[in-house]
Amino acid sequence: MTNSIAYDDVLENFKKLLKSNNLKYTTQRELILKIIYDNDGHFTPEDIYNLIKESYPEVKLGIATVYRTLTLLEDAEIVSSISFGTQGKKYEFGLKKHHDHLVCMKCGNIEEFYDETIEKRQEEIAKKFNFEMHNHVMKITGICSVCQAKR
Amino acid sequence: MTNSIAYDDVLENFKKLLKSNNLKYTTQRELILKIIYDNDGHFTPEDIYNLIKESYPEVKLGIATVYRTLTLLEDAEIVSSISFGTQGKKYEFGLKKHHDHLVCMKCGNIEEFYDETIEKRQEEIAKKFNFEMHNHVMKITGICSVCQAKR
DNA sequence: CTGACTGCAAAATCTTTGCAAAGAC
DNA sequence: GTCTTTGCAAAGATTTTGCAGTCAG
Repeated sequence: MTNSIAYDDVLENFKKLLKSNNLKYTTQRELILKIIYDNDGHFTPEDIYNLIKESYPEVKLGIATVYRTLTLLEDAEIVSSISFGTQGKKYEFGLKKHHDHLVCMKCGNIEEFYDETIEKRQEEIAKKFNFEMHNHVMKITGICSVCQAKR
Repeated sequence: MTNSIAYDDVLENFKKLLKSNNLKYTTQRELILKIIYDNDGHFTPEDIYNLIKESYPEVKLGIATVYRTLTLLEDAEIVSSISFGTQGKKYEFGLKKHHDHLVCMKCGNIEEFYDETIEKRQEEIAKKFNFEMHNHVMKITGICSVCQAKR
């Protein structure tokens, strides 16, 4: 699933958001956003930390800042996360079209899909329960085609 | 959602499972299963630990045993879990009819639902991706009707 | 008896926090 | 300059592990 929004727009948006909340625009915050955008995938906070250390070794960065920034970005709905129990969370760029996940138990790879029927039903169900839906995640776990072939 | 399977059957099954894996039937293991069955809800390992301490103060029990047993029960698909990121997991009795969850962000309460349309679509999607589906979870987060009324 | 199970406490993970120094505006 | 942010290390929270004693079969 490719990002249809240009990075410049995302960045502009983020800067505005920071300004309007009296927050500062810093190199670290920009890089964290950029790495998630550029690599279009699903990353743990540590993944993101390592990617930045690797791609921008000149920048000072602590893991705490990654966590702090991810929280910030998630609150702003610029990134979204998917949870793996004790094994933490993975983050992805959140401004693409809503979608759900197929998670491989073997290789950990994540495929994305979007299904109109499911989306519609979710809304109907929430309505039926008089539940104010803010978000929804669907995760199918199993063995991906690649890992099946390996057996 | 009420348990349609009698506890005796569940226990019988569990005992067989233990035997066939060369594992021992212990008071702690039985109680953990029983508490989850009896209370029909969603519990953290600590909840379960406390419930047992309260209901059966005479039994010796450590939190580690609760974790170990829950892993055991989950592997055996007798209980299933739903993940809450950093805030850990909640476990529920897993031998009821498959269902999905509506999770309230305010009060943490969980409602269950089952939708045939969604179940069917999930299978179709897995098939389309040539993905061997082992499990699937769907979680709708938002504000439940009770909490909406409070505002 | 023998090997599995248990509680305890220590270790391991992942995440958050306190604080002094650095940086944005 | 002022106030926020940062990195670091320490603290937290949750879960796992090592081990000696205990218990089931």
